Amino acid sequence: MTPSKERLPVMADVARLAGVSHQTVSRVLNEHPNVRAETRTRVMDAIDQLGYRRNLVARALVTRHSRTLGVVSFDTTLYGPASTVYGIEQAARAAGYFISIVSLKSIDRAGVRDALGYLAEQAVDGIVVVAPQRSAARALADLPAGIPVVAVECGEAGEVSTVSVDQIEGARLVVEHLLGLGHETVWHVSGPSGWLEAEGRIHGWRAALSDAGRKVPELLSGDWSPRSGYEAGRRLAGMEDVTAVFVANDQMALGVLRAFAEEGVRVPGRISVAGFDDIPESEFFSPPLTTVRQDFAAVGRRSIEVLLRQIETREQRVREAFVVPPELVIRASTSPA
Amino acid sequence: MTPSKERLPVMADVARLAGVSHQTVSRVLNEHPNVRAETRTRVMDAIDQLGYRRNLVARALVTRHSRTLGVVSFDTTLYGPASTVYGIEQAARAAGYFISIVSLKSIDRAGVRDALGYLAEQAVDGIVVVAPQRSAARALADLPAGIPVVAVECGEAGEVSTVSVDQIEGARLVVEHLLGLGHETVWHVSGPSGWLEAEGRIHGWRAALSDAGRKVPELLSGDWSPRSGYEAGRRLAGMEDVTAVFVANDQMALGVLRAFAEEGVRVPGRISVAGFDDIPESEFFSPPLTTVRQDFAAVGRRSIEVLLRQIETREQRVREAFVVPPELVIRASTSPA
DNA sequence: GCGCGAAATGTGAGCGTTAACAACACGAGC
DNA sequence: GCTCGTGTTGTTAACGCTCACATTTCGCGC
Repeated sequence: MTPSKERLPVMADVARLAGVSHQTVSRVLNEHPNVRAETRTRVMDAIDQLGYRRNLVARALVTRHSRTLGVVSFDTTLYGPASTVYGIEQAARAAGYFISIVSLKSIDRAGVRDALGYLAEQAVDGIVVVAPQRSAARALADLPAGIPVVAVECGEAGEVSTVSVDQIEGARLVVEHLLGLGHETVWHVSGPSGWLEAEGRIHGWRAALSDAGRKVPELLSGDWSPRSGYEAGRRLAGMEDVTAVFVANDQMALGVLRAFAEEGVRVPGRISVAGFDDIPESEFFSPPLTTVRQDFAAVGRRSIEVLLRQIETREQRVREAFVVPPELVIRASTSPA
Repeated sequence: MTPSKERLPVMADVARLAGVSHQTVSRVLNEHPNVRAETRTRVMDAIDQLGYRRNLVARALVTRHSRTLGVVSFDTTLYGPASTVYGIEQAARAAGYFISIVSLKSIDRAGVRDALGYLAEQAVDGIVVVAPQRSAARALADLPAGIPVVAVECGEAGEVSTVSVDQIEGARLVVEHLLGLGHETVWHVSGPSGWLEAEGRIHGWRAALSDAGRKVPELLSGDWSPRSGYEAGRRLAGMEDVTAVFVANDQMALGVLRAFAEEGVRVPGRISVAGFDDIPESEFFSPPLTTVRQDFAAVGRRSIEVLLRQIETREQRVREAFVVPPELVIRASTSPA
């Protein structure tokens, strides 16, 4: 269409072709009401003819809004972060915002600070930090000035608004389900220390057991990976009195199931197993896994909602704390004691 | 540090405080060699003192480079796309570029065109399209002018450079492995039609069987989901002469395994099963899954490499086609006939 | 026909940065 | 002393857009 050698057409080119001023072109593009219908179509025709696209960079410079939000995340290969980021992206785009992503390999204070710094230079209108680690939460201490921030899955993150799934409640649901089935107590394979989600689930597990007056067994812990679940499973298989295990995520639960299968431990016959996350695979594990579903789309929507409110009202650093409720999904891996 | 009420400091503020011109500040920031050491430190001090951050929007306007790359992707919740995007993001950041993501719910021509349009307005320096569907590949016909594009997993995508994993070769590896174990032929549960990866794998499967002079059994097909694999598995379990199945991805393979378990079909005793993708879970399926590993990080690196070369040489629309080799991972789900 | 308010359009400035060029200081070489 | 080149710094003009305001056009009542 346009000869690709020359520079791209700008508003002035459109204006010239349509026989109007650049300002009128701007008005057409921004759907300003006071433009004659005939003028509008003339401008639109010129735009089509030239293949003109407006330059949002120039616009951002003058309006001081880039309509871009920054997202800082950690390993978006994992199901949880990936789903959360996806939810955020969908919600942002629905609201007319772009997403600029920085995903960190490891979450240390310096990494988060740098990421926030980059995004600040990019002049994003706001930032969502998805960083479920304690170290990241701490890194939110030194925020770039003047940019609204919302933290997702960040627990008690200092001075910023937060949105998160109620981990404690999720864990409690699982434990109560298992106790309700008549199990004496429930063992737990937790996530790695330093992760707020891991800690929340441990906390909920402990609380639910204590509330029911049951003894709290020794804690096993993994690193979210199936392998670490497998290792925990080997240990649990060797123990006499284990009848129910709550595993902190579905991937580790898979490892536990694998270990039990190898050791000839029937699930749920001898040991009931429950997970957390409800990844798409869980329903087809052997046996299908009882687990806790987190509504990542809702988390994404809420974060954007909170962030946009902060941006639009220009009230920075309002501390809101949204909690999204989890949901227990009961399948075949849990049964009466 | 900075009073958050007033507007953020700009270069001129730094210049005034340091007693130099704004241009000198710019030179310091851009590491221009001809600046006296003492001047440099004075400027740096002023920058620290004011908490100044440069505004990349203004810079992009004048340099006409935003150092931002656009990524168009489809459902980044799936392991494949998520890993690819992650690889792209890492590679881009290592090269000093930002990533602006648009992830589409469904890939139709209009969706892709709009996404490309948005990114063009954003003035990204280049675009990576991760869109393994035929419809998306076709949508690449109407590209915005003047922006280098590279297509990932897009098969024969018209006029743009492509980077992809060799699906045909991957399928061939699996089939040859199974034939090598003495199986008479290999059944296939494919991905949904319209997906280039699905088609590549079907093609490789057919070719490998034909080359070996074996009969090509009826094709079963699914939609990548564990459930569709489960349904295919039910059908396969009822057939007499099936001894080996190549499933087009690991998630569906999980469904197949589940169906076989329910039907009492021993794996690999009666039927050998192989997948594709090597998701982190596969190693812990029951039994651990033989599958094909795709090096997504390499795909990401290569795409960025190709794209940056196009950007830097300003040669648009050079057709390079990079193919990343897949790797067979043999586990316990396949055994001699 | 005239005046007036509202609608439609145009004009100029400025957003914060870099590029291009001008200007200046300084020491070497004649 | 003067020229010249080199290194360092300053000045001015873009980049492509929107904002605030100025100006023109139009419809309508008297």
